[in-house]
Amino acid sequence: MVEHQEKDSGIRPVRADARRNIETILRAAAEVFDTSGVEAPVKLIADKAGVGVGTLYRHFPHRPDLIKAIIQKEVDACAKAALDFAASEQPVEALAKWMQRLVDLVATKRGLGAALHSGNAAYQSLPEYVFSRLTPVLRDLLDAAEAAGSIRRDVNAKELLIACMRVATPASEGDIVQARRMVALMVDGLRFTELNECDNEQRSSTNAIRR
Amino acid sequence: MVEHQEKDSGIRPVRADARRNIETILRAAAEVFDTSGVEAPVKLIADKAGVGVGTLYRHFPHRPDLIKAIIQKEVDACAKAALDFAASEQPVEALAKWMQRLVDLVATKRGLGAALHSGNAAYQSLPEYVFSRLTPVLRDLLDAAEAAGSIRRDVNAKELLIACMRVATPASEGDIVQARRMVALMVDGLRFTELNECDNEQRSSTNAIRR
DNA sequence: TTGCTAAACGGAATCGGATTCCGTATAAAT
DNA sequence: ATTTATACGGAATCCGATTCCGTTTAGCAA
Repeated sequence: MVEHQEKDSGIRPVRADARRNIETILRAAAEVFDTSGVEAPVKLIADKAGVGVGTLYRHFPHRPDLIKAIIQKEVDACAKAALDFAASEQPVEALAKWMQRLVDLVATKRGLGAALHSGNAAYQSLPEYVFSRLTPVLRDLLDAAEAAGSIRRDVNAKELLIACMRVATPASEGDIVQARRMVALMVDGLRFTELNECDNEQRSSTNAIRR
Repeated sequence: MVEHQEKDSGIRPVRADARRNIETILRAAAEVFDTSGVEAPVKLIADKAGVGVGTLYRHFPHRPDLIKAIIQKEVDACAKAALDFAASEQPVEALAKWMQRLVDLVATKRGLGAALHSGNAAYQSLPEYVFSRLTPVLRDLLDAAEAAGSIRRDVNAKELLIACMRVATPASEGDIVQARRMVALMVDGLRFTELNECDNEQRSSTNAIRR
C-alpha cells in the first residue's frame, strides 16, 4: 500500500491524482494528530484533506499505516542523530544525549507513544518499524559505552528502548521535563555499580541479560 | 455512586437487589477484564453478570468507576506491603522490593496501567486515586533511604511512581521479567552518584526536583 | 397481609465513529 | 478519440456505547 513507484514489471504507475491525494491526506493527518491526538476520527482527517473517507481508506487501510507514514521520517532522523553524538561526545555522553533525543521524538509526536504501546494487533507494523530502526542504534551506543568501561555490560537494548519510550510518552500529567529526568535516571542506573566498579555481578536488584 | 451505606440523614439505604447486583457485576467485570482487557465491551460484562446494560450503567456510569472498584483493594494491599518491607529490610532494599511489588500490581492487573495512562478525561478518577494512595508510600521509602545515605536526595516521588508504573505496564511484547529489570535499573539510578558520593551536584544528565 | 411508592431493572432505541461497497469519474495508454 | 484499469466520494452498514422509559420489586406503613 502507498506504492509511489511502479514495480519493474509491467504494472502501471500510481495515478497522478492518487499521488496528490496521498500527500494531501498525510499533511492533513499530521495536523489533526497534533491537534486532537492519534485517536481522532478518520472523518476529520478526510474532511480536512477535502477527500472522501473511501479515498482515505484506499490508501491507508489501517490507522497505523497513516501514523507510520508520518512518523517514519522523524524516526529516521532520530536514528541518524546517534551518529553525530557518537562522533562528537564521550560514549556515555553520546548515549545520554541520544536518549534525550529519543524523549523529544516520543514527546513531540503526540500519540506515537500511545500507538506504540497500545498492544492492539492492528497496530503491529508501527512498533515493528520503530524498534527495528532504533534498536541497533541504541545497541551501538551501548557497546561503545561498555567498551569504554563507563556502564555495565548486561543491558538488553530493545528492552531499554521500550522502557524509555514508555517513560517518555506524554500524558495529561507530566511534561517533557519529567520524562527527561526519568530517562536520565535510567542512564544513571546503567552507570551504577555497587562499588563503582563495572562488571561485578551479584547485584541485589538486577538480573539483566544482553541482546 | 455505589454507596453501600446510607448517609446519616434520613435517606433510604441501598436496596438489597441493587447491592447484590453490584457484587455480581464486580465479579463479572474482574473476570472479563482479566480475559479480554479493560477495553472489553460493556455488554460482555453485563451478560456475564446476567444483568441488563442499564443496570450496569446505573451503578457504574463510567468504565473507570468499575475498574477503580476492582483495583482499589489491590492498590491498598500494595500500599500496606511497604510497611512490611520497611520493617524488615534496609531502607534501599525496602525501596527496591516495594518497587518490584509495584511491578506485580501493574503487570498482574491487566489494563490498570493502560487505563492509568490513557489520558482520557473520563478516566480521571482512577489515576487520582492510585497516585494519591501510592505517592506518600513511595515518598516515605525514599525519605528513609535518603536518610540512610543510600540514594540521592533529588527525586520527585510521584514522578518516579508514574515512570515505574509505565515501565511495568504489560504489552504484547515484554513480559514481567523485563519490567522488573527496568524498574531495578531505575532504582540503581537512584543509587548512582558520579564518584559514589551522595549529595554532589553538577551531574551531567540529571536535574531533578523534590516532592 | 396488603397496598403504596421510590428505587431498580432490562433491554429497545439512539447515537456516534469505523469500515465497506459500489456507481461514477478520470488518468493515461492506444 | 476510445478504452479501461484506477481512483473517487459518500451512502450504507456494522458495532459498541449510552440513554430512555415502561415494567418490576424491595421495603415501608397501615
